[in-house]
Amino acid sequence: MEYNFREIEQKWQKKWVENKTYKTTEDASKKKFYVLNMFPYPSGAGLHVGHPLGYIASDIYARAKRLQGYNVLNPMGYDAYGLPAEQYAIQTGQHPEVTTVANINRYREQLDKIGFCFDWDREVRTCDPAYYHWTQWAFQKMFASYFDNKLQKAQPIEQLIQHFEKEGSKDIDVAQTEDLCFTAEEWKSWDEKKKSDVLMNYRIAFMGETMVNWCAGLGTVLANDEVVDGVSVRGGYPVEQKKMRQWCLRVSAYAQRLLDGLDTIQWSDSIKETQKNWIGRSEGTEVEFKIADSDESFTIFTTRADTMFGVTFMVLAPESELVDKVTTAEQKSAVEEYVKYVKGRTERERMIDHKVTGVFTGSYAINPFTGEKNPIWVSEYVLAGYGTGAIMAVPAHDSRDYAFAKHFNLPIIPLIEGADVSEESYDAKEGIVTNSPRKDVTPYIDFSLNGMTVKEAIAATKVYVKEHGLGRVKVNYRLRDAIFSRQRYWGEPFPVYYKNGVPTMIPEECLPIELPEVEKFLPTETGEPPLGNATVWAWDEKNRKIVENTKIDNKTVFPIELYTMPGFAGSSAYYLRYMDPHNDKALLSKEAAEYWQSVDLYVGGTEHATGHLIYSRFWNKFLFDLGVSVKEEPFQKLINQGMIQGRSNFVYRIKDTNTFVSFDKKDGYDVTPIHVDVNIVSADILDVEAFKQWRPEYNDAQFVLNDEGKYVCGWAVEKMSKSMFNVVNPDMIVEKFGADTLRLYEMFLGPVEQSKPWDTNGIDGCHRFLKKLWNFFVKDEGVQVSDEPATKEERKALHTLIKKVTQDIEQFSYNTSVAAFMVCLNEMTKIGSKSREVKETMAVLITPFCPHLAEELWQLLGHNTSVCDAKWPEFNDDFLKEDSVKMMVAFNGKARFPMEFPAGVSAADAEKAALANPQSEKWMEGFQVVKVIVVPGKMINVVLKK
RNA sequence: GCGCUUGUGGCGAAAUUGGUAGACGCGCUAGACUUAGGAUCUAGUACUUCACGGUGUGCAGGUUCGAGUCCUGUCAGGCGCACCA
Repeated sequence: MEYNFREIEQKWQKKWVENKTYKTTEDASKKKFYVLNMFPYPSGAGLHVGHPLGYIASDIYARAKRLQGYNVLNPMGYDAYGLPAEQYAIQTGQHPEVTTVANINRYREQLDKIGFCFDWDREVRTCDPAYYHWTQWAFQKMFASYFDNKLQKAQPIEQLIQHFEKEGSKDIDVAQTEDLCFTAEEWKSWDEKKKSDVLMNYRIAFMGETMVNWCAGLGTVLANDEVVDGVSVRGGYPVEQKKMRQWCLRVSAYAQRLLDGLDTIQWSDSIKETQKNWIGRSEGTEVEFKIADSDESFTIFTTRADTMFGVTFMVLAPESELVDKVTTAEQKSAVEEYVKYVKGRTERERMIDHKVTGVFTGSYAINPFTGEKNPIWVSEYVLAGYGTGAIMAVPAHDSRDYAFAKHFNLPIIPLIEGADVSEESYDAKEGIVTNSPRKDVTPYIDFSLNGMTVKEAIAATKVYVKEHGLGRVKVNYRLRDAIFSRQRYWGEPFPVYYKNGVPTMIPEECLPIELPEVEKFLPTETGEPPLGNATVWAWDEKNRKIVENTKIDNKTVFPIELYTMPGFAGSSAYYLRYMDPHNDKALLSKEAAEYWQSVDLYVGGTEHATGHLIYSRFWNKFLFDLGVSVKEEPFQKLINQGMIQGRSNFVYRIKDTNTFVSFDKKDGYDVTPIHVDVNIVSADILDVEAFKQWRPEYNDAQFVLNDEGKYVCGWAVEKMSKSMFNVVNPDMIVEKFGADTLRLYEMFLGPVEQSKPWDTNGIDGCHRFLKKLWNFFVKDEGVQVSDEPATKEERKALHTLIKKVTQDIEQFSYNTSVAAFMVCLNEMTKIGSKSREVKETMAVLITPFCPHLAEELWQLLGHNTSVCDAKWPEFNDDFLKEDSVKMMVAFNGKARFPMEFPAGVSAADAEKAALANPQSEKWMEGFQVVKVIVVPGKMINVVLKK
């Protein structure tokens, strides 16, 4: 019997569906294990061979855990909302839902061919109302919450309202957009609109007037992680800063918890570091500076409180509200002109060239330590969005201040012993402080930092600032609130209507609010978002339902929000929904949450490090505060699979001809390299006839072949993409070699976490291995098996394999597992093993990797249950013990020859025997033995001296 | 500039965590069986040397009886952050 993988794979895929082999239920008698892949966005291009890499790795893990007796949850779904479907809709008029569903079906078809153990009964789609019901619900909960800084926890907004009614904004320590001050009387005197505006300052989901990344090309705002180098990640359109009213999530409130949580989870250092950078915690001091000849003052933030005595000027961000207050009449026009200039510069321009620009405001600030008057400048190098938007400049110890001081000829005062600041600033936070204070400026101050290290000086200054009421210790974060609305159609609608300008939540019982139909997916003629095209999009408050826009009277029928939610809304809590996907009463039941807890193993790419993986951690922490999620961190262990790059092939056309020259003959010709479809190239040899058929313009192509009469192509590693013609489709590989070979080969390619180019050429080795494995089990007449127990030799090979594979699966080191299988099979074939013990064990061990083949073999061995329900073999160390032990005899660390000893030989005996060995004499000639080191089972090292 | 990470044959990569470097696969070489081979099997394959041997894990040092592995410095590639005070 031949290894007929097509038949075997089809047969078992069908059986798995019929028998619901992978259906998962909450089973309290078993320990749970939750494996999850980042769900895909179903793009129109379908899956390429790189996509399943992570799915295969996690599938292997999931299957192994199941064999080890765990109740494994391994679900799959689709991140179905997204820009490409909408862009496509705009171009073609095709409803995004239609294309999305078509893409999903194609994905499913491709996934099914690879033999995953997904429980498809639990599939979720973010665009399904039954799913986004709970996205809308979570948003409403965030709207109804504020963040208590003391408790570090979300609280119902009613509590805060009660506080306002009693004491106004006094004594609150909460996450807020700005520091508002009002009394209880003031609060009570305000109308609904004003109260609503004030509460927005505190809500976790709030509407705020903020600087947003406006992308005119896409007609929408974007989150920070959707913008790279001043252009949009999707489409690469320029992005500008614009002030707009938008829905936001107060992610920044959770900054400290997001940071602390990183210590409790098993993620790679690099991704933790990326998140730490993104959160950007910096501990510093806020110091208040009074403005000379004025009652006004302003606060600056600094991490270098030790440099208070070296301040020679102050700088405000051009966008700062202080600029107007501070500017004197004489400087007014100059400042205005400068602010105008800065506004005209795009984010991208500011990012690329760090020009030294700025203007003097005419005012001075008084250094609270020295009483010195320092000029206040305005410059674009100070950012409005970080700290207080104002800084104290210490040119001697900050390179940016230094550049500014040099440019505008401002004084530079060094504060660290031995620091030479004639050419550049001394930024390092080390050294001994001097000039603090300078006796010529402040002869009487009772405070000195001189002689301290920088670190001591920072600490001392903090104490001084606090005691003298000059400021306070402050922690700043770079992490900004997430802008949560998009001016797009294809996204979750907000369950919000506007009651006389006040954003009001549609009652929870009326959710979900379904995405309305529109004629056109573009913004309306009046510039409103696409939902403005919907004709049935108004909220009837009395009848609690959506009605036609024409009925809007702003008494009982009100307009509904036209914005939709961004892509990350639906992906931020989907892992919870898998635990209880059909629940229509809640996001998930208490029981499901208690049973499944959180994702034990999460597999996905690093590209989500600052997007999805921050948002979902935030979202989960919020739900944890509500008591919905039972674990503070959603993903306990994270594995980042590498990217599979494409290996492109090139043909070389001689310029101005239709003649193509082989790679090894191309020197001497003036050629243009042209990408050629890798699917008509095999081992870099072009299929010339297929090439002629590939495109009409190549029908009559001529070729300069090499000496062997072949056309050799050039190659390069590039991103796998359609335009490079280097996309390798998994379906084709499955068709040619089978899913089990594909699975095995993807793992064999190298460590899961490493990026590597796809190379179909190596796949033969894995395919051969499976054929050999098949032949080992099945000879012409049928399965060869004897019920005699395995021999000592067989057990040794077998248990070496069990040990290796069991370890490797925990460590995601699948490439070495495959190698171990190959070695073991060779051994067994050599022995000619027929033992049932050997064959059954090997069938179970290969199950996670090649489930179809394993099922078939299991059946051939006479079982009528699925191999998925078999038991993972127990490793027994006794079988690995040897009668004799081999040790290398080394001289001065250099190994020379092996020696065999009886097992358990003593170090002294081994040493004696080694020295007495005739072979040793040659190496010891002319030397003296200094000492002998015996490493049991490994090495006997003889240290020699002349 | 700061942070993380990776450097091992012609290629993808291993190395029990400090103990025979290059497992396993691809490729290549030779042979066998074949009408044929892009099928299968067998043997070989880091470099160098006729050989004994010598040299080899980006580079330069160090610790150690012994270093791919640990330490210091340095170079190169990849990723992240970046006028963050």
